[in-house]
Amino acid sequence: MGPTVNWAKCSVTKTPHANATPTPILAGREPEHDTPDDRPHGDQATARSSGSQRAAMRDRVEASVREALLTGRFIPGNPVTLRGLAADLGVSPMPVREAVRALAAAHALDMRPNGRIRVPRMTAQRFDELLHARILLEPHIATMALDFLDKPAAAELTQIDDAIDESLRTGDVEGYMRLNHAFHFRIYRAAGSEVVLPLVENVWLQFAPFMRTVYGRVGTFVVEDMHKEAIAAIQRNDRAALRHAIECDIRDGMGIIGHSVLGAPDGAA
Amino acid sequence: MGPTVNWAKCSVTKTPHANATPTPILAGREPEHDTPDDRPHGDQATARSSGSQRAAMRDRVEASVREALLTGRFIPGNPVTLRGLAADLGVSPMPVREAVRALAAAHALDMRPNGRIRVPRMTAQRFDELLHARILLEPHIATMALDFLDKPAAAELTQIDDAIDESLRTGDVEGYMRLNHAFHFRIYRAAGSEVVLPLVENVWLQFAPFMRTVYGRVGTFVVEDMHKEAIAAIQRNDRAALRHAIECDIRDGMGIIGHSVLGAPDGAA
DNA sequence: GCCGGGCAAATGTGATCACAAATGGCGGCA
DNA sequence: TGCCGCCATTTGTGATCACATTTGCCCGGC
Repeated sequence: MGPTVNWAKCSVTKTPHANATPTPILAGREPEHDTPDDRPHGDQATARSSGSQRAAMRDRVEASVREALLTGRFIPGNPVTLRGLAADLGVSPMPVREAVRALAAAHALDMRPNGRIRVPRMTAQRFDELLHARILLEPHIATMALDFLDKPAAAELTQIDDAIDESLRTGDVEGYMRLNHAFHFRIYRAAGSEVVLPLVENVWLQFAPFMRTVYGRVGTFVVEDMHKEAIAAIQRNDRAALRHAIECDIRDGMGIIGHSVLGAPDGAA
Repeated sequence: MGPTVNWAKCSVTKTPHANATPTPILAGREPEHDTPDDRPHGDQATARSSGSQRAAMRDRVEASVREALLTGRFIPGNPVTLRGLAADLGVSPMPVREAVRALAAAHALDMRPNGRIRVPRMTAQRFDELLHARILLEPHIATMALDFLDKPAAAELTQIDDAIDESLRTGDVEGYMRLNHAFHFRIYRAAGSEVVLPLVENVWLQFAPFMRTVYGRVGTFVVEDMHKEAIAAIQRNDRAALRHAIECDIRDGMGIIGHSVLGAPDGAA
């Protein structure tokens, strides 16, 4: 697929290079469109390409940034600029401003007192809290979802988990992050929750960039998840087992790795 | 104090009337400023009155809307318009747009598919979920906070609770809502949490408008809180008692009233 | 009297401009 | 050679404009 944006260092300079990052941010878009002058004043018709409904562009921008955060394409501590993001996405800074504002409200981005925006850094205390919040929320919503998870759902989860194993074998960190998110939220979404699910999403948006840096440092081969136990619990319709599997998955996946890194003298990363 | 804005029905029409709502939204502001033409093009210096730092106006707007939501000055189902809010607050629609966007990201406001914005309606399912989320999060953060709550804090809480009793006696619903929020968050804020506290804030932003309508319908004299038990638990440094008091306060305060109203045939309000 | 079409007003959205603050680099001075 | 102050650039923010869509209302026809 075509060249695209390196989100890890993106938006700090308007680098015109097309580097090795393989994943397009905005589906079906031509990223290296170096003629922004073809949008003279009010020509948002070019941007509203797929003829969808209202507010498509802003939501596309927000979805792109959310996915970039969840897959770890934003590095904690890196600056994020409205104009840079807008240039990368081929839109004016306006929809980016709103999307960033929405993410910042969820503490997924950090609007610093000097006005600049950056990907939040992780601290030991914040990591502890995120861990506790996950343990509080996710076993709860998983048990809520159990009633709606049937055999086809379990098959879907098995399929995702196989892909996770594959991405772990090949060392595809970004793919692992996306698939791990897909696995958990395939379960959680089944709960049909309008309240708890967004809370869980917020927590994920906050810890995902940090987890990516952890995986980049220690590698993905250390990942030991409880996905197969969770699938088995779903197949047996075993509430306690599912709750236990989710909680252990969170503890094993985040707890040891996170603390080992945050305990290092280089501290917040 | 001066005339101000009726947030309950605000922004649906640019009503120039100064009605009976007693609370100013933006402290130290002249609400009925009918000459917006004194801000010709880029004169944001007049708005940046108190000479504070960057992004003051947008944060003031968001804080105003948040407080209005928490005290129930927004009625569920009512429309909210950018231009209306902007006119009420004396600013251009731009900072309102961002503030509303941030609140909408937290599901505190509802951006409907047709583009319009309104205060979210309550449903039985959503109420159940909000109740569960509160019971999940608030006892947790309260016990986290217990270590930081000393005798002066307990005295502060007693003072707030006395004011709550007073507002219940006089039937001041808005004052009760504000004081009840102050009571709970005086406890929760002590936990020093950067993650769970915003989650709790989000949940409160979602259920507060509905609770206001409940109180407006059934009156505040039915309120039976567990504040005194919570204060006693803090004074005895009794974790289990504090956790139990908070959970019962949530259940008693929301559960019965909410379900009785939502169970009524008029349904979602 | 009721319903439907059509027009005016309202509303959110994206783009662009102007501006203040902050950043970063460059040169001069000790 | 090292440090400090100044200036160009960057960056977020608010305002305003243009526009698509939707809403609401009025009027004419049945």
